[in-house]
Parts: sequence; C-alpha cells; structure tokens
Amino acid sequence: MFDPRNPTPSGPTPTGAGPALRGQVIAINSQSIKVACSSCNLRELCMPMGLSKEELDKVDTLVDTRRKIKKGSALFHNGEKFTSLYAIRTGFFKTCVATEDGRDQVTGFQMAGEVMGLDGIVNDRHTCDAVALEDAEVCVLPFERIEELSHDIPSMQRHVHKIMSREIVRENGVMLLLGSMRAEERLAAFLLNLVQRLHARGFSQSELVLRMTREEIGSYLGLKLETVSRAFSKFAEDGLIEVKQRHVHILNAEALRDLVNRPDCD
Amino acid sequence: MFDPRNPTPSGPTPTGAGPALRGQVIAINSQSIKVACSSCNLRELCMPMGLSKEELDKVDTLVDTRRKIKKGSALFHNGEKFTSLYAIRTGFFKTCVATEDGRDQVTGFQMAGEVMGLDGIVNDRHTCDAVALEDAEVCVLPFERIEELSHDIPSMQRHVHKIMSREIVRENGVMLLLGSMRAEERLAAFLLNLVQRLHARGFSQSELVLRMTREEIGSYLGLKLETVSRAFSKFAEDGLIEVKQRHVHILNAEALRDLVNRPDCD
DNA sequence: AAACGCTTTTGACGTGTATCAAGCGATGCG
DNA sequence: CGCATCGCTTGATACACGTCAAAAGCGTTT
Repeated sequence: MFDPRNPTPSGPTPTGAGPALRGQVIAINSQSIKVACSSCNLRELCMPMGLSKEELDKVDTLVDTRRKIKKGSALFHNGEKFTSLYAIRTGFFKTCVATEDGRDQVTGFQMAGEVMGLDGIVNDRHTCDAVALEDAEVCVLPFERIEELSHDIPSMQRHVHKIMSREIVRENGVMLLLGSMRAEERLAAFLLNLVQRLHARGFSQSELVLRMTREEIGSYLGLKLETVSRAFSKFAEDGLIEVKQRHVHILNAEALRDLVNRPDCD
Repeated sequence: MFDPRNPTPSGPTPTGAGPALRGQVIAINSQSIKVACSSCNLRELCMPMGLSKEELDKVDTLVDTRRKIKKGSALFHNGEKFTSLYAIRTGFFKTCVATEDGRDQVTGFQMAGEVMGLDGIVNDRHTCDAVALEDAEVCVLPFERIEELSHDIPSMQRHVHKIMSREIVRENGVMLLLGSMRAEERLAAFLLNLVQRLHARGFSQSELVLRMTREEIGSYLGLKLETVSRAFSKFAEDGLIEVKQRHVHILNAEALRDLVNRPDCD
C-alpha cells in the first residue's frame, strides 16, 4: 500500500524529510523551540557544505523561530511586507501570482529543503502568495540576518547567490516549457521533475503522491484541468504510468523523457 | 522622421544611453580603456545609490574590461564557463535557452543598464545564450570581484540581491503571461513593458523601434511569428498603434493596458 | 447510511493558434 | 541594376486545447 504521507522511500531511510521527522508531537507554537541548523537533517539542502565549527555556530543563530502552516493557509501574501526567507522543513507549498482581474498562475511547487520568499527582496514586499498544500513547517530566516551571515561567511554568501541563481534557471526552464511544449510534454516534464526532486530527498524514483489538484497542476503548466486529466489518462492508457487519484506510479520513465525531448514522434 | 538608433528621446537629453554615447569612434579592443562606474551615466541603473567617496573608489575597480559584441554574435553561450556578469552599456540583447531537440525559447530581452549572466552562478556554467541584436558594448564584471565588493560594501550586497530578485519577479510575470494570456494580451503586455523600460532610459513613452524580429518576439511570447504579425495588424486596425516595419507608435496605451488586464471584453 | 461538497474523469463541441502557402517589400550583394 | 535573401503580411485550413456539461469517485458531515 501507499504510505499516506509520501511514497515508500527507496532503499534505506531517506536522507531528507522522512520518518525521522514524523511523530514529533511536540506542542509547538510559532516562537518556541530552537533547532540548530547544524543538526538539521535537511542541512545539506539549505546550507552550504564544509563549514567550520565556528561558522556552524554562527549559522545556528540564523533561525530563531519556526512557523507551522495549516493546509490551505498562506505563509505570506502578495503585497505583504518582506522580512524573511523561509526554508521548508516539512510539507509542500505552491507559490502563485495573480493579475488584477483575478486570473492567477502557479509559479512553483516547493518541498522540504527549498527556500521561499526570494521574490520579496527587490521591493521589500512579496509579489506572490505562498500557500501550504498540506500541513507544513518552515524555518524563518530573517533576511537581515542572512545578509550578516553572508558578510561573515564567504561560503554562505556564495550559497545565497546560488540559491537565487538556481531559481532563475528553474524559471527559465518553465518558460521553455510554457512557451514551446504541448500538453503531454509539459505533464511529462512536470512528473519527471517532481520525482527527481523527491528522489533527491530519499523517496522513490518511480512512485509519488501529488500534493496538488489537477487544477493547480494545470495552472502551473498553462493548461486547463481537463487537459491535465486527459494527459494523465493517456499516459496510463499507453502504459507509461499508473494513476490512482493522486498516487502516481511511473512505469516507463524513459518514454516520458523521450516525450519531453522529442515532440514529433508518436 | 525616426531616429535610426531609437525613437526620439522625450524631453531633454535622455538620462541613460542616448546621444551622449554615440559617435565614440574610439578604436577599442576588448581589453582597453577603463571607464569608471562612478562617472558612467548608466550608474543609477547598474549600481546602488548613495555610496560614499571611498566606496565609489572601490567600485571603480570592478570593471577592468569591456567587450564589444557584433550584432548577431553571442556574449556567452549555453554550457560556457561562468566567470562574470555583464552590464550592458549600449545595444540590445536577447537571452535564450534550448532543448536538446533544437527547440528554443527566448527568455528575455535586455537593454542598456541591465545585467546579464545571473543564470551562470548556480553551476558555474551558463545555461543560456546571450546574443546581441545590434552592435553592443558591455562592462565585464568578474563575479569574484562582485562578491568581494559585496563583502566590503553593504549597500552593494543588497543591490546584488535586489538585481537577482528582480529577475525572479520578472520571470514570474512572464510565466503568468505565458500561462494565462492570449496572443493579443501577450503582445500588448510586451509592448507596454518595452516602452516603459525605454522611457526609464529617457526615450519616448509612445514610440519605439523593435530590435528583434517577429519570430523572436513570438519565441518570447510563446507564439508563432504569424500570430505576432496578425496581432500587430489587429492593433493597427483598431487604432491602438501604428506599425511601420519595426517602428511602432503607440496611440492608445490605455487601451493596451485594458487589454492586458481585462481579457474577456472586446 | 444518507447527503453533501470537492475533485476527477470523460464526452461533445467550439475556438484560438499553428500550419501551410503565396506574395510582397526591404535589404544586401554580385 | 538585377537578383537573391530575409523578414513580414495575409489567407485558407488543420488541430490542440478550451469550454460546457454530465456523472462518478472519494471524503466528510449529519
């Protein structure tokens, strides 16, 4: 059976978020327990490698609060004052932008170890909403503190630059997807990207549980939910995947990759 | 008549690139003349404000070379080693990413005072091509030097963060455009964005010369060149703009704005 | 259990944009 | 100057995806 939280981690215990993080039924409020980055098992996702003892001590002053976010509620809203970046400890988010007339667009899905809030730096206000797709917890990283640490620790400075650059490159990829791929190619690219990121966190390469609706996938991919649904059905029909609700089992990743890279053959 | 270089600057001499930069027929090679950022008239676009005398002196050590790029040739290529960011002094660029199978996507158009190369930071390799759409000149900003300056000058650190954040926000906007707008809305948004940026550089609010082909516009907007052409014709027919080749005169900016914000009324 | 709401699937049909094709103006070159 | 090339426009047609609608699956509430 499927693990209700996420697909069965492949191999041994996942390196990232997994069983280790579950069942911590500590009554936590927003301002409580300090958890050192230096002992966090997501460290290698959030933080630079190879810090000295002293540097680690400094880094441990970065996070002084954490926040729990209920499924469906927002970590921050468009227009809200920017103060901090957020590193996801557990849970799954979407970020979305909107036009005045009500249309909106999901600009990304974020999972454990990823950083949100970079959009807010330029104008000191957030320009998108970050909404939890399941109960979640984030580390609050006051941006001033980040800039101090960047000053004191060269590899931290470099790391911050890389995180921002990575986001730029990711968005370039999404632009390519939105600008030049057709529905099935988009969905294939999306699924491959998701499993790849989950795999990096210790989960299966072939099984995943979608945390978002068809409509949210569609918004991200520039498609309507019906089109997304049809593409899922087509993949299932062709034996590329098994779909049961939000549980997806990838049977033929190679074929999905071909689909992304070679649009014209069928 | 149209100024062959760009539309007539509105009002007095443009603050940014304009007549002041023309006619410098200095035989320059890649490694020649040093030009101080502190006396550059694009300074306010590239650099943080309110630097002290000492800080300005430091900043002047940032650029030690400039590069001239011929129309049609690349400043950097996908896969190339990343060493520097580039600030555009004169000219106009496009950046584009490609898939293995040959499709490509223009991810942005850059003009004087804007910075290119941020994509290269994360993996020490560029992930896109930057191609000059007209003869151009850029300041080479060695990234190591940028990081040193960021360390020494707090407002410089902040500035670098803002530039990267701005690019992230810009790309969010493009995703919204590609994901949820229709052809005419996309073109309207594109034109408004271009004149707005040109206006910020001292050019007209209503006239512009496109530096790119219909095909390149189409690639950026996720459309085919024929569709772009039809949208231009439609706007002209409706009296929103005048189009003569690459010269565009905006007659009714308000109507274009309405088009972007309110898709369903016609 | 029954009832309700939300998500998803599937079908029938409409439409916006792509595709294919022809022609034309501008630019460059021999 | 004439010719080729390139970029652009415009028309006719095709198709991928959107739209509208109905119904089924699943979870939650009463």
